[in-house]
Amino acid sequence: MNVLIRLFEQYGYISSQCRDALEKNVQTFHMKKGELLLKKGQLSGSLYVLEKGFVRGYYLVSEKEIDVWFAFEHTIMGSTYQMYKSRASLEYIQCMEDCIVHAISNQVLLRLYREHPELNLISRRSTEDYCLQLEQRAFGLQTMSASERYYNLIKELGDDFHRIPLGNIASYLGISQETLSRIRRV
Amino acid sequence: MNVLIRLFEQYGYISSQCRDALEKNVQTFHMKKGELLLKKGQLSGSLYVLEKGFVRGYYLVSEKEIDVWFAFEHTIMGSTYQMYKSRASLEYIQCMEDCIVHAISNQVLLRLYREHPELNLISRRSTEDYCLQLEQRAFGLQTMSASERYYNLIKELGDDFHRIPLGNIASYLGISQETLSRIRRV
DNA sequence: TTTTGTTTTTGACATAAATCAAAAAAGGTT
DNA sequence: AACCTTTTTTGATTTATGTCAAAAACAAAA
Repeated sequence: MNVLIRLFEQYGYISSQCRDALEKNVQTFHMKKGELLLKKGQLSGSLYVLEKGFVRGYYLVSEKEIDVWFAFEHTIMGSTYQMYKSRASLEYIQCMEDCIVHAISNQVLLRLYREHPELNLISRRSTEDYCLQLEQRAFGLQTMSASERYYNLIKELGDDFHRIPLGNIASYLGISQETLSRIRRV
Repeated sequence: MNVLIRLFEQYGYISSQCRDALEKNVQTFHMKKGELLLKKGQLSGSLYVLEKGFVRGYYLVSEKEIDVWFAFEHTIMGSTYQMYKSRASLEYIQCMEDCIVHAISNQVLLRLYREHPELNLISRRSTEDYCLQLEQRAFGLQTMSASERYYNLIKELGDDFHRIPLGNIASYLGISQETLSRIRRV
């Protein structure tokens, strides 16, 4: 069965009609490392589920890339602003390894919310989880030193941590690459 | 009509049965400045809507209070972890002015989600909005200097900004009160 | 008005982290 | 192996911010 549906089901019951509708509308992509899943300014986007590989979400601010999240296999992800507001995306999503991605276009998803109200419950819960993650991230940035944030991220990500290039970790932690290198030296 | 229901309706249609159910279960509290709406460790909580006054959410970490959000009148708020996970609250919520608060207990709300599925849509959207706010907050903490964050907050809150004591602003921005004072001197 | 307690500011100094420039190390490619 | 590119580290220096102690300003209460 599709990874996307399996992940959705962790959040709540899905009727067989709803599952059919989802299955019919899921598209699967094979992407190469480095390719972009979504660009800033793009109007149409999707909700994605990663089956293989890992991706990052980042902003481009005056020539500089700012990494704001990473997602590994078996994760639901997307460009929140684009999805929630049906507006041009503010962020880029890039494959950091060769990836297999399942996607449901936003337009379709909005229709499915209407046709299958149970999806609202699933989406509510998954959004709630994301909120809790974001609160933790903000709290870390608000209260922890650079090295505390570094060790905290290691603990949070476990083995996946080592798949992320150091430059991207520094960006995500909001510190310079040099500082990160010095933290690691100890 | 109840402020809570009016705010909910901004996010989606509410049937009259659902409205009745909400109205029957809303409790209204009058609280004095300084009183706690919710304490860390408290198992039962509510989703709150502020009609008057303003409150803060904060954590207590090794004797120190860390402010993580402020809410002003006509805002939906609560202790996310407590609400989303039905667990003991991790945070405190305190009235910073005399307040009028409308509340729906969490237990009841979970029942209402089942009995009135349309509430899931409303809650999904309101949670989505909160996510976008959180992302902005995290981004600010990740990329901006202390003074940039300060001026950013002023812009974000407008007049309400001046209702917040400086100590709480410093805490929320993740800087020392002395640094805040020096930023303001200029 | 005086007293008391709290909030805010100031000054001196210590520490954390950024920046700039360059070297070293690691990975691919021919 | 030799070459090129990218990533990571190192050293020197600057800048931003924290800490500690005290003074000043403000607000509430007697």
